[in-house]
Order: sequence, then C-alpha cells, then structure tokens
Amino acid sequence: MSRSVAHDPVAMAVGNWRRSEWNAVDAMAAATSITRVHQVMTARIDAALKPLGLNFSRFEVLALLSFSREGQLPMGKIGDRLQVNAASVTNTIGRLEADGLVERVAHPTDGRATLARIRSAGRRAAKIGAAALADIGFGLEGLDPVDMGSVTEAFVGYRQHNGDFD
Amino acid sequence: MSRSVAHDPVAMAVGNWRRSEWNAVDAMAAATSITRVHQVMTARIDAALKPLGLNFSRFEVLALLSFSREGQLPMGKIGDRLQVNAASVTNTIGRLEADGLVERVAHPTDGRATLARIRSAGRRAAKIGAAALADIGFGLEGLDPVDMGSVTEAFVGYRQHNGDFD
DNA sequence: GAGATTTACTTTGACGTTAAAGTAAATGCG
DNA sequence: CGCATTTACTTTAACGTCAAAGTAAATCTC
Repeated sequence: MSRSVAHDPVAMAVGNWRRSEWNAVDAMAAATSITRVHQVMTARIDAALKPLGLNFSRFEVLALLSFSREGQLPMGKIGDRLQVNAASVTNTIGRLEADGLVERVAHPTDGRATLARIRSAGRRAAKIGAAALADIGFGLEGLDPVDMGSVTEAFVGYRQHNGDFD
Repeated sequence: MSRSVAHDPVAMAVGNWRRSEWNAVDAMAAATSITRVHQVMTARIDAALKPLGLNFSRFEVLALLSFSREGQLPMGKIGDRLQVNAASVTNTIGRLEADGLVERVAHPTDGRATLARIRSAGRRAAKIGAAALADIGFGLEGLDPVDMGSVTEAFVGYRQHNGDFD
C-alpha cells in the first residue's frame, strides 16, 4: 500500500466524500482527475506557445485557417469549428490581427460577413507552434501511450452521447 | 466504417494534422479529447449548481470547509488544497461571504492569517450541491463506468509524473 | 532588540470566456 | 415592393483566473 495515495488530492477527495456519505464517488473521482489533468496539460501547452506570443486559442485559430483551402474563413465558421463563443472569436482575431498574423477581409458577396485570412507570418507561427507542441507531446508526457489511446477512445463515446458530434 | 467519424472534430483534427505532416498526432488527439470533455463536463456541473447560486469553484470551497475538522481553514490552505491562486481564493470567499455561506474570522494566534469559516447555510448548500452533482453523475453520464475507472486510473500516473502529488 | 526576510492576504491589471444587447446586412413573405 | 425576421459580427458587462505589486504581521539573525 503506497504512502503516496494519502497525498493524492483525488484520493483524499474520495475519502472525504465517502466519509460524508455523499454519492457518485467514482464519477467525482473521474471528474476531479479530468479537471486536474486538463489544468496541468493546458499550463504546459500555453508555456510552450508563450515564446511565440501565442496561447492555445490563438494557435487553434491559426491552425484552422492554415488547414482551410483558401487560408481564410468567415468569423462565424471559426467559432463553429472551434466551439467557442462569437465574442471570443472577435477578441482572438483582433489580437492576431494586431500581431500581423491574420487580417480581416470583407466577404466578397455577403456584406454581413468578415473573413479572417491568415498571413504568411501566421502560417510560420502555426508551423512553429505545431512543432513546439509536438516537442512537449501536447503536455501529455507522463501519460502512458497505451493509456493515451484508451482515453481518447473512451471519450469518443462520451462526446457523442453529449452531442459533441453526430 | 462509420460516417460519423467525418463529423467528429477530433477525427477531423487528426486528418488535418496528418495532411500537414505535423507530429505527435496521437497526443494532439488525446489533448483535444480531454479539452472537449472537460468543457462539456464543466458546463453540466455549473448548470447543476446554478440554481443554488454556486459554481464549481464555490462548491469546492464549501465542500473543503465542510470536510475540515473545525469547519474553518486559513485562506492560504484553501488555495493550496484546491490548487488555485491566492487571489482567486480572496475573490471566491468574498462572494461566498456576501451570500452568507461563509464568514471571515481573525486567526486566533497569527495576525497575518484569516480563517474562512463555513456557516450553517453553507453546510446546507454544500450538501444540496453534492446531491445535485451526484444526480447528474458529475456531468459524466455517457461515459462507460468501466472507462470511467480506466480514465481515473490512467490519469494517476500522469498526475504523479507531473507533480500533482508526491 | 533592530533590521532584513519571509509569510499571508488583498489589490490591481490583464486575459479569455460567456450572455445579452446593439448594429448592419441579407432573406422571406405577403 | 415593403416590412418582419434571421444572420453575422461587435460591444458591453460580468466572471474566474493569474501575475505582480502592495500591506501588514511574524520570524530570523546578528
């Protein structure tokens, strides 16, 4: 029996939860684990992108644009694809634009729409960012490769059940 | 071969990543999965707590205090246990205090320290909140119980490797 | 025991996020 | 055609988070 269990905040939460006779202990443990892993992972990812003046949100936008056929997408599409609020897109594109990585372009036929178009500096940043993220294994070093696959696999069912895709 | 794969944003990201010859595709897929699951789960949890005027941060503080021997802890300890910034604790305790769920008390022997003490309304809120979260399975409905265990298990290694505990 | 250092908390400013309201353009319908 | 509705984006206000600076009290050290 490992002494370290006593220091694991998830294990401690499980103990407290049981002692209080609160329910769904397994789900609580899983939820807490997920939250903590997400926190650590995100911190590592943002740290890796920081030297480039990017955070993960900005990187995601650059990646999405660089994948697109024309290197440009309407603001709304970006929000849909990345599942973020339209206001966040406005904010993110504004910052990327200020840094010269992206430019706003009027939509040729729809006067309501604005296209965000990636600039060459943006493509470079996306490529370098992708390499930086690959270098740190997307913040997931320490997660067994087999477990990594199992997690991704296990989450497909959850995401589908919860409408992340059809 | 399921058509739905084409609509899964994670699967789409995998395709784009490969096409661009960017590396660490498996880690990218896992990281993206984790982020999306965390988002959905958090939204469900916050929605379940909203009727109580709580969010997850506030609930966590109430739960932690209700687990403590004296029903009170120094602000600093709360931050340590929940792994959040001291400024966040100040903010959260301030809101809980405004709602009458918690009160600030001077530390009996250390003039620098402030104790946050849970009030009876706070204990009630914690208990009701815990029941609400149990009701929704901590936002993890749709995650196979077996997979839930595997995920928690797989993440222990990651968290330990990344200093979440010793 | 006086001065330097450490510790505990609060304040401030920045960021990313959301919901809700606002503006402007396109579309639908009678 | 003309008006109502929908769609696309921006603005605003609120929240939670963090880093850094500020304040105050405790502790260390010579």
